[in-house]
Order: sequence, then structure tokens, then C-alpha cells
Amino acid sequence: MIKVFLVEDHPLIIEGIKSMLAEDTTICCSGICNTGDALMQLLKQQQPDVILMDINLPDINGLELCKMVKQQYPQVFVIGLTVNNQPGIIKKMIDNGASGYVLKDAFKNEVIDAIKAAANGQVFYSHSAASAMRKPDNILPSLTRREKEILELIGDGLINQQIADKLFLDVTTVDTHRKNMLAKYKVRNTAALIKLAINERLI
Amino acid sequence: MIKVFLVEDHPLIIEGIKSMLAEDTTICCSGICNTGDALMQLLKQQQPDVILMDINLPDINGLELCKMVKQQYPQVFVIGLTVNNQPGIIKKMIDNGASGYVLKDAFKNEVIDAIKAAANGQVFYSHSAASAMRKPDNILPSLTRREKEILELIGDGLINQQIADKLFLDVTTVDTHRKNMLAKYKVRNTAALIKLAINERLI
DNA sequence: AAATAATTCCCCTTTTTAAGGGAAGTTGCT
DNA sequence: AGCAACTTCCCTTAAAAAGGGGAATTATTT
Repeated sequence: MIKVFLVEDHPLIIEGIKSMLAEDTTICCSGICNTGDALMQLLKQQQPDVILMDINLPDINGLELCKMVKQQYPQVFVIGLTVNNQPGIIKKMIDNGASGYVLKDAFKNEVIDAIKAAANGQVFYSHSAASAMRKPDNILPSLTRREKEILELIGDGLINQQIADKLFLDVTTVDTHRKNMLAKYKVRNTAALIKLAINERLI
Repeated sequence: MIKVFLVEDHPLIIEGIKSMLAEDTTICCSGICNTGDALMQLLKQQQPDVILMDINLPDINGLELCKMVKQQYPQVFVIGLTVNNQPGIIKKMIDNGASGYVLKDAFKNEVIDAIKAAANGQVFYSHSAASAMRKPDNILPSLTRREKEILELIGDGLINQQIADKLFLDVTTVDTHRKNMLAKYKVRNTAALIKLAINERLI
């Protein structure tokens, strides 16, 4: 019997997963939480074989949560779950110790297959996740803390001087970060940078 | 007995809805399609009392589909369904004849309540949809054809001169449109404009 | 402890955008 | 036919970003 925890904040998805898993007698879903925090509390009491985890949770980023779980409970296998097919995030989840990735357009058997594979220590991707992986553009550089901070303020419409004032920095520093981001993502200007950052969920 | 059709392309959500509706004996889900096209075909043969319709379908925009359904089958009630809480889109759905709107973070009873309300000709919003409606900023001005065209090119990183060349316009014209958009949305610069446009799904 | 990455600050010049106007032709709709 | 909204073009000046460098200090990771 494979013991599964589900971390998901959308009741509809919870129902869907529960309903799918109910059809397989070798899997039992013994814990459901809707936040990362609730999961960490639950794990203190008992550990499942597999955690099925939504990447977009209200309280914590899925990548962080996955890393935390694997650090404290390395024997527990984690499977990522998400609606939005974010190129690049799949690879990052695997880097953070995940045993698989299932997009929400996955079919019934794919969820079950992923859980079974994970329980055996294998890695599984749903069909759509695998095809997303094959795209070469999934190796986007990530933003540093500071860059992300600055990029968010840029997106809010602040100019370099205002950002500098807000973060107690020199204007030239803000400008340097801005230029580094343009170079990092090989975009021509701020407009393209913001578009890319939002579409890739970097901010 | 309320006859319901479900238009949804994510198997997980389909399972969730089916599972929720199974618990209510006065509702029967007698048709499931995963595209707008499939729905229109199905409607030629039989009409349900209520259609539960995902706004983000692979083949057609939910707003358009809702309008089409209501034009051809005015007696059928339509309920919108979506993960992404897009401020403004709810109002547009209602304008297009929808009888309700349910976000995917809705609870079990909210989906059932929405269906029952719709079957009685009433309008129902899920808790989260209603709170999204209350926000005054759901009446954002829309972009004109030209503005949208130009904004997309701005987002691609083109500068005014390049946009002008591409659309066979004068640079000043492109600049005027850019200024109008900044004024229209009361934003300070292009970065904020792009962010707003993407978040509001204007481009 | 060494190497790498991140953060910070500075110089310069050129290009592009923003903000303030005005004006006129075109399209669409009632 | 008339009005409103859209589209088009023009002017000027100031401000901001882009592009090209360099360099020193702190974290972080190996």
C-alpha cells in the first residue's frame, strides 16, 4: 500500500485527485493539506511514501517546499503538480529532489503511474510535462534576490532613482542590476524583460 | 433532475467536478466535452439545463463560446469556470449572458449552489468570484486594435521606430498610441504598462 | 582557503521614452 | 447626417534607459 499526502489548495483539484486515486487499491491518500506550512506540521507526526504537491501554494513556493521536505525527510518522494506549464520549472523541481512532475492536463493513469514510479524511487513525467522538458528553452537563468527585488519595482513603474531611494542604494547600482538582467535574458529593453519575467513566473 | 454539460479540457478538473456533482442526487452530468467545438456539436443533438464551462479552452475563448451558446440556445444557462482570477472577465461573462461564475478555488457546495441557482434562472458567484467582482478595478478600459498591435510589439522589445517601420506608420503615431495607453491605464511607464497588460490578459 | 557568484559603486556617450502641447482625416455607429 | 472614437501626424524639451567600459567588497559554495 502506497501512502500518499496531497498538498493542494484548490478543492476542485483535491476532489479530482481523490477520485482518481480511489480507483487504485494499492494507493491510499492519507493526508491532505492546503498549505506548505500545514504539510510541514503533518510531516512531524507521520511521513508518507509520496507527496503530491501543487507548485502554486498560497504560502510558499513549491520549489522551496520541495527542497525543505527533501532536506528533512530524504526518504519521502515528492511529485510536482501544476496547471501552468512553466518551462524551466520542471527541471528546477527535479534539481530540488522531486521524483516526478505531472501537469494538470495529465490523464488519470499518469497520476497513478507517477505515484507508483516515485514509490519505487523512479522519476516520472506526465506526457505533457515530458514534452515541455524537451523544449531547449527550459534552461533560463534565474534571478538573484536583489535582481528579483529590483525587477519587481521596475514592474511597479518605479524609475531607477526611486528604486535606489527605496532600497538605500546608489542609482548606478540599480542601473547595473537592470543591465545585468537585460544581458542575462538577452532582451533588448525593459518591456521585453518584464514580459519574459512575468511569462516565466520569475516575478 | 438538473441536466448538466461540462466543458473542460483538464481531466483532473473533470474528475473533481464529477465527484462533487455525484454527491447531489438532483444533478446529473450527462455530457462532457473538452473543446468548444465539441460542445456545439453536442448541443445540436440535445440541450442541457446548465453548462459548466471552462473559460480557457484549447480551441475557443470562453467569452466567445458563451455568447455563441446563448445566441443559439437562449434557454440554456451557462456558468463560467476558471483557475485564474482575471478581474474584469467575470463582468464580461455576465454581459455575454452567463448565469454565474465559479473560480476553481470554490468549495463543493458552491459549485452545486451555482448550478441550482442557474437552473432557476438566478445568477450565482462563488465566494472568491464575488469578492473579485467587488473590486472596483474590474472596469479597466480595453485596448483598441491598433493599440493592442503596438503593445504586443513593445512587449517583443521593439522600439518606436522599429514598430513604425513594421506597421508602415510614422514614429510619432506609434508614440501617440504609446502615450494614450499610458494615460488610459494611468501608469508611469512602459514597464508598468506591460505588466498590467499581461496580468489583465490584454495581450 | 580558494574560487565563484553576487552586490555594490563609478565613469562616459548615445538612444529612447515621457510629457506637454496641437491638429486633421477616418471609421463606425446611432 | 452627425457624433464619438479611433487613427494618423507634427512640435518641443526633459528625463530615463541602454550600451560601453571598470573595479572593489561581501557572500556563498566547494
